[in-house]
Amino acid sequence: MAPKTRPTYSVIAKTAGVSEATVSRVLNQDESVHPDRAKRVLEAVEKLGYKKNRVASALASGRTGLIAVVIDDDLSVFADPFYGTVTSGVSRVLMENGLQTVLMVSPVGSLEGSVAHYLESGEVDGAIFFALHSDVLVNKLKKQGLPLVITGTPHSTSDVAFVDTDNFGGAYTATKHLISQGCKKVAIITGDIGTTAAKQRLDGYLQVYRETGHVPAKGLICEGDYSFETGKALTEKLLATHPDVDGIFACNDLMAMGAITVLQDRGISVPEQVRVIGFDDSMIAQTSRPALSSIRQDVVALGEAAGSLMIAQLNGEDFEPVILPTELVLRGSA
Amino acid sequence: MAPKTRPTYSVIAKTAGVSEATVSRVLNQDESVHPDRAKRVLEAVEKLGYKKNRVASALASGRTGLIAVVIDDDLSVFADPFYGTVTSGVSRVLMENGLQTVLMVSPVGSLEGSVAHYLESGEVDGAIFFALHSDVLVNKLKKQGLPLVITGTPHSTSDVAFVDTDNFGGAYTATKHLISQGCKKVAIITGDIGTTAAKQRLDGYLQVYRETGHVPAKGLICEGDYSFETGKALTEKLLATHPDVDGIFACNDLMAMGAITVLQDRGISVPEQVRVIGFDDSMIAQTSRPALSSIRQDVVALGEAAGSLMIAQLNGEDFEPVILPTELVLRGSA
DNA sequence: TAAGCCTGTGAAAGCGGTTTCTTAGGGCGT
DNA sequence: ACGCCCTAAGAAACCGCTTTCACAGGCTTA
Repeated sequence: MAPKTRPTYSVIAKTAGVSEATVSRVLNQDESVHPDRAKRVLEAVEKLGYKKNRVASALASGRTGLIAVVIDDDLSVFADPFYGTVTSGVSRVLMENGLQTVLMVSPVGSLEGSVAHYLESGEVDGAIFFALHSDVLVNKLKKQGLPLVITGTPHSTSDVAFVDTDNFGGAYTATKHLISQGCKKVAIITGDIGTTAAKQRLDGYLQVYRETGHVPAKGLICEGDYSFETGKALTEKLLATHPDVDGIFACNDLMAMGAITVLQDRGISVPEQVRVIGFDDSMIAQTSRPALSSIRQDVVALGEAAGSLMIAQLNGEDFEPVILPTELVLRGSA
Repeated sequence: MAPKTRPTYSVIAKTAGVSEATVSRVLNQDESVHPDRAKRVLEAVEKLGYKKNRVASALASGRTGLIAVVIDDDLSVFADPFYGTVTSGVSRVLMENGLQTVLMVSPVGSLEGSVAHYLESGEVDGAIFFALHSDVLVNKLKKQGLPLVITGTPHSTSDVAFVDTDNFGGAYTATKHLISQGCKKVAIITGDIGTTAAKQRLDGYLQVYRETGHVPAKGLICEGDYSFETGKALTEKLLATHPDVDGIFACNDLMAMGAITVLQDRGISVPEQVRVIGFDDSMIAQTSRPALSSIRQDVVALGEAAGSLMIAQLNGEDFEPVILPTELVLRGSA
């Protein structure tokens, strides 16, 4: 239990017979130290089982080696594997660069929340945002010079680095596919319309209609929130107003499953009578029956891209927004 | 971009007309400061938009306010909502106590990996482990006096705090239920048998057999790894050796779904011919058709319990291992 | 051979808080 | 009134590492 006091530079320096400055140089791969001295230091480090105190190091250097991953939502969203997966991608890239990931899941809301305080307290070298509902905090932090990456497209145009999935394209492809399969009346169940991703998916859907010269009938556009229950509820409402609907594009797999559940409960067969396409190509899409056709986004790649963008910024390199392609994965439901 | 230099104690002290020591006292709720002076300090803080530098604070006080959540596996496990959910529970409790969560997902393996280095570098006040495959690092850290919590039962008996789900009881209940429904030949598809949780679930299953005086036929115990694909593969193998199996207890929902998929593909109806029960009661259990009966574990509560145990340790309070109950949720599959 | 340059190294000044040690008063007892 | 104890608040040491600055000594150049 005794919090054994760990050795410090002072001890290393003494055992190696050099100054603390030299110890620091060796431990930070400063090439200018004579190999012999460096060797002595390394031996002392080895012998004493020395581990650098990162906190002290951070204070002196101004670099903490921590990057915050901020998910602007309450913790329940973590039930959706999306965030876990994307975070894992981020984490991998950061680790390769000697950085650690600090996870924060909390509604960002105001400029005064605990997230805001934390990010401004100098404890992180940068922050990566997900599911951002507002840009105010981001803009403030940006002004303070904190390296930032946004996953998803920012609401306002600014010069913040961001990476996103091609939401528009994915939605376009899904909708187009439904129509090419003969669907005459395609509905959309959107995600949380407060996010840019949901808006872009809706745009992709509308674009298809636009090209056909039609306008989707009122009621075909159902505003959802990415949850299973909402998927069910909206589908029931949809069937009430448009019993002749023959295609549904749900903006995530969970809602798509909600739709399928309701359809099957009513004896409406999928895909014979109504075709359904989801978004995410999650595990659920693969395990469901019929297996769900879905727009795949490479979630790990998304996280990795976000991580890389952060690294680039920290190195002062140039960077461009990254938009990752999507792919339609056809299974039984459409 | 200009990394605007933030105010320090020195500035606050000057504007408030007090010493830095007093500033520190006020900002750390030391009661012994005269209300008038305290007010002056607070006003200065407010006026200057001061945010405490946590790194400096950590160095001086020896407390970083960070708790590591270590998941001993590669990042792919994050596709399983379990970890995200449990982490969110941990995070909530910690935040309420002014602590932040540092997430590390990496095979812990040796004592020399980056996780080990990080935990020994003094950057965290404590660590919470998940899916631990080995106890060596834990024991080492324990010796160094780092507060630790293990989620899941430790392999070796030691005095490390842990919280766990009643795996044994859950498995027992599931198996018992299958038999009470008339199943004569119940198979189990286990999880990664390297974890104690998987072993305990297997034990619960075996206990039911033991009580009936029988021994499960060879081949009824299928060693899995929690993945959908493995669930499918093992079920096929199972059907080959035991075509008359009439009950399957899968140690997670994903594998249960794999089993159901294979069964249905062969025209074997669930639950009429084979009853299936999963474990976790995840989203998949609710969305599948037939909906999957499953053993629910309160994952968020698990995380919260782990967080609370950590807090208790940090406060030097006593603590007991926590075992959370499970519940059988009956749906269509059994 | 003297002046000018590197180069490797040590001394020391931070980084921005926390905490111990000290001291100046104020209240109280006799 | 005098001495003692207690309290509020400042001075300064310190946490452990980084980084600037200065310096000695060896080399080059004229």
